[in-house]
Amino acid sequence: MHEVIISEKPKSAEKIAKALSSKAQKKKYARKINYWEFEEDGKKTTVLSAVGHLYSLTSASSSDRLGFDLTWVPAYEVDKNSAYVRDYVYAIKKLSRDADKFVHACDYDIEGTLIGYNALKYACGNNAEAKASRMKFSTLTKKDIVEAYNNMIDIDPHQVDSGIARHMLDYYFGMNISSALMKAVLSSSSSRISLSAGRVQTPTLSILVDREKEIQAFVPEPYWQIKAKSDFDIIANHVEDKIFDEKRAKRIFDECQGADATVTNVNVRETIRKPPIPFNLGGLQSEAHTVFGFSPKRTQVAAQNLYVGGYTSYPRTSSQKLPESLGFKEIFAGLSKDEEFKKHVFDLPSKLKPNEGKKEDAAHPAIHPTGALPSNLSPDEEKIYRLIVYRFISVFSEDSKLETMKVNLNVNNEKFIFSRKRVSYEGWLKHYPFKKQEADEFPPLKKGDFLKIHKIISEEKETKPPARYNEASLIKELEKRELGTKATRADIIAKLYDRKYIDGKKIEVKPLGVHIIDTLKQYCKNLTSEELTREFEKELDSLSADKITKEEILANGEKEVESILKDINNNQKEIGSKLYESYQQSNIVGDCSCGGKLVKKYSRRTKQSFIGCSKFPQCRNTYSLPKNTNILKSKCPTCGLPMISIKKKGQKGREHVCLDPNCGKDLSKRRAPEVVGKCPECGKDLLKRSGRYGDFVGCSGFPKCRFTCNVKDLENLEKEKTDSKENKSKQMVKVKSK
DNA sequence: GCAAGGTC
Repeated sequence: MHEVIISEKPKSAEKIAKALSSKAQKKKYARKINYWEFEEDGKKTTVLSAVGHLYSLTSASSSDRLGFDLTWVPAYEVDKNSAYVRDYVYAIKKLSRDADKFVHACDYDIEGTLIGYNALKYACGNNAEAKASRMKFSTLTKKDIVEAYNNMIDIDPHQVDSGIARHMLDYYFGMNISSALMKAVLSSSSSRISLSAGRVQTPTLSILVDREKEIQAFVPEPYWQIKAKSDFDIIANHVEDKIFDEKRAKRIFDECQGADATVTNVNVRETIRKPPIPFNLGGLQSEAHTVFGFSPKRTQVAAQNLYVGGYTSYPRTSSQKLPESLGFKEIFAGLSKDEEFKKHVFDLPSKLKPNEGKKEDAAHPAIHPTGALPSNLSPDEEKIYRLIVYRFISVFSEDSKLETMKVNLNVNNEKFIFSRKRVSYEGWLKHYPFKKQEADEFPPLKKGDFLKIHKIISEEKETKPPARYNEASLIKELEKRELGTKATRADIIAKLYDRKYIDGKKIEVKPLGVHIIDTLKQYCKNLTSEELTREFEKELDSLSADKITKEEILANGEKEVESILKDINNNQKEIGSKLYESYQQSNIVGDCSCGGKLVKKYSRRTKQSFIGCSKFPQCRNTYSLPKNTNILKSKCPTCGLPMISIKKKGQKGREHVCLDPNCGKDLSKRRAPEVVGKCPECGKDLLKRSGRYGDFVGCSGFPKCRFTCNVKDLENLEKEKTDSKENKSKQMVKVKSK
């Protein structure tokens, strides 16, 4: 008897094996893939692991329904980033060959069910998915695992179908509409640009576009703030704070001139600041963004590496809870082997009780150190590790106390106020070096005191538009709207940057991003809001309730997408040209001498970016952009072209130069080229110019008139004027411009 | 090449 248990990831395989038998032995397939094995009462049990989804959807190419006829293939066949999946698939194939019982032990949710189902169906084969039993657990504790093993159920076919339908629908909408948009651009401009749309990325972009439009529509309103300066560095604000009535502001300002203040009230109170709560992935990403300026993606990569190294726990969790079963004492004992951590651990209360947050996660606790001390971390990993450790320590420590002083002043019957803050008891702040501590000085004031006013200031300000999102605040917004998942949100945002829809740390939407949303709002409004996600959820719920079948859902989806595609294709040229125009707009770096715009372009042939003119092919003006070049916002004082920042070989730092490498080199010739005759083709002035291969004669009507000749030929040309007209063209030399 | 979802 041989039983094969399949788990979702290697870490769960280990926990399951150890929970089921103390004899479980760690083994290796192909010297790298871990699995566990034990034998009891003549029954051999092998615990194998997937690594998330092993199979991926792809279009069955033989079909004429290209974007709808989909099949599951091993992920590594269609995605080179999934190469690591191969060995896991092979291990499952090989080690389950002689199995006569299969157990599906992936996470108990829709994706987990599908991961295990596909592994059984395609890697184990022989209808293993039909024969398998299902373990249902919510945590990977020994108790839960044993209980799930002793009470196995059948695989829920609704869960499987929901999973398959979700994958297929996302493919239908995402892949087909993305490719329709790219085709539209190709048809109108013969340019290939990467465009995409999807159930999650498009609503995300739409949130940013809405904010962008709010900001652009914002009309700032002037207001005044009146302030009084006094001893002890006091700057007190008039109680009305923002005064929108200019006359009123002026009156207060005038009335306070020359007057001094009396202290009408002093209020000092102490408030308690509870320790912070443990990190879940979103919390860690947000804090690393504030403290280090890391993008969520960068934080996620570092946290994943720390997890794989065994130094911190599983990062893709939404939990803000730390169950006692983690063994706090052991973790702290481990951390104490580090001298620096030891000082902080030593200071903790003897009773270890974490300050937890509200959010839970069925599969994992909050992010915490394991107690194993790392070595050879990258700088990013080191920072994230320390952040996790100090957060973990401070979660267990004492409250801190903050003292606030509020002082009211009377200046000629106008009321002013100021406040000061200082930490009066450090508590957990002592163990969390990433938070700035307030340390204002409290001036020695009491009610009735007299205060000399040195100066009254009236500051004119403007109301500000709503703030732009940054990556961390956008992730929070996505969490709130339940768009994407904790594992994918950072990737989704990175994708929007990749497509050049958005830009900057304070996220700005580029014209292309705005236009994608405008276009999609017109042709498939559902895709631009959370609507589609909600629609999917509803349908998948009905599927579970047996009110609709998977086939019906897919047929509906196909019909909807087909109709969208038809609309897009009917307006292909218009959609394409508008998108391409906005794409170019996003890449404008300056003005071309021909009246067109200079645009950043990419050459597929040389695999390099360069600057070209938007009026290509009429204007063939180009500038090269060596690798590692940044285009700056400033303009060259000599010629007005954009400045660029380049890195010179063997030199430290960067140099700011004009985009035109010849700029300023020969100013006299550049500014006032010598007129040497009249153009025989259009009659305009002929100018003596200097080019890459020496001097030549060109028409001042360039680029409309492309007449050029050698300086020598100019003499012949003059002579020829008197000659017969028929011979003219023979003696001229046309030089093809580059 | 285009999605979103798992995961090393």
